[in-house]
Amino acid sequence: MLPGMEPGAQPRWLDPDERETWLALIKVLLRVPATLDAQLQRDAGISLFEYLVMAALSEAPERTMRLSDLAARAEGTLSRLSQAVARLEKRGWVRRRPDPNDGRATLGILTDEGYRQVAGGAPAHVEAVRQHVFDPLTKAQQRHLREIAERINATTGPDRRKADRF
Amino acid sequence: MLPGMEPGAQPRWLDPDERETWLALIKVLLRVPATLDAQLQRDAGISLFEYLVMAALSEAPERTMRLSDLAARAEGTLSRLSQAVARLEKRGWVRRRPDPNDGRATLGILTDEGYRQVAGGAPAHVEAVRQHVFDPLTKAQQRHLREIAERINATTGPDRRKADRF
DNA sequence: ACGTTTTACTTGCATGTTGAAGTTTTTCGG
DNA sequence: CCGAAAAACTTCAACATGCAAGTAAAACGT
Repeated sequence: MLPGMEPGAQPRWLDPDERETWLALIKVLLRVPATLDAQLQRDAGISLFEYLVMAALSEAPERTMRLSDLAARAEGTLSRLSQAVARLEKRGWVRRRPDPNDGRATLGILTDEGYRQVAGGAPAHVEAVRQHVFDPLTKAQQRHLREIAERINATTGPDRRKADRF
Repeated sequence: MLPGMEPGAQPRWLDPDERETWLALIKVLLRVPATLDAQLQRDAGISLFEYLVMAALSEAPERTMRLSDLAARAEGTLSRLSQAVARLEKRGWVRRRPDPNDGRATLGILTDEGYRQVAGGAPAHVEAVRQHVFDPLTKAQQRHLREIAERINATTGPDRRKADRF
């Protein structure tokens, strides 16, 4: 029972228009990340999540970031991040170092080899993003998309995440 | 290195506008499914994927579908679906039956109890969809969103799974 | 100053997912 | 028709993830 049918109930069902929108959106929501994941896995041997982590580091001052900031940036739990960093560390692309300013914190640092890895993989990734997201849209649609996404992000803010959250 | 910097390369980098759009979009792509997943897990004890499977069945004639069609509808691999159906079968919400018309195929059938489960969970799910997607948008934006999503789906079509390198 | 909370991770376990076989049934080319 | 290829699953082993605990260091309240 996808939202949008079944009368006789009090909840605000989706009307036919909203329903169509929702069906189209959920496809995007599930397909685009899967597509990018597949592309990265194939061309660079890493997951989208791992790419986001390294990409964030590559843009940070000193290519360094606190793990909790990294987790937020990559939209994942700290637990997930911790294990992702462990994997990247084994591959020699990231290393850990205790934060001198806060004994609780750990810093993740992108190594030179890690930087090369991201830099090497980025072009193909960008191309995939273009191909699957930007190219099919008009300039006006790209503008709309940005506004829509920002609006949604404003409400879907950092609420969820049961554990790792306190 | 998120798309949008580093000159001196031949690939078409994202310009600052595109970059902002992409950053906003990827947040949506990662957060919205996670949010809905959490909501369903919490309120109904099932994953988004399982919900999509049961929802698809609930709308099908005889509440019955071939597993491969189900997999396509829920945007997952057959392997994933097979195991999801196994779980739902254990809970008594779905049962399997060989397709009389094709000895290779298996049909998935939503039981009465399964139907009650979906019907019971749907209102809260719809409410979550509204809250996180539709409510923050104007009517015009909802219209745009639909067009955008349809456009993207048209290209990101079923190429998925497996390389297309040569 | 000191006990309590909060923050920042790490780790172990149960579970879910992927990818590569393996099985059975259909379909297709000749 | 017949043998080869494809389609529709199922299963198994690696691997990734979420959740619940556990540890350690700062912050906080009195």
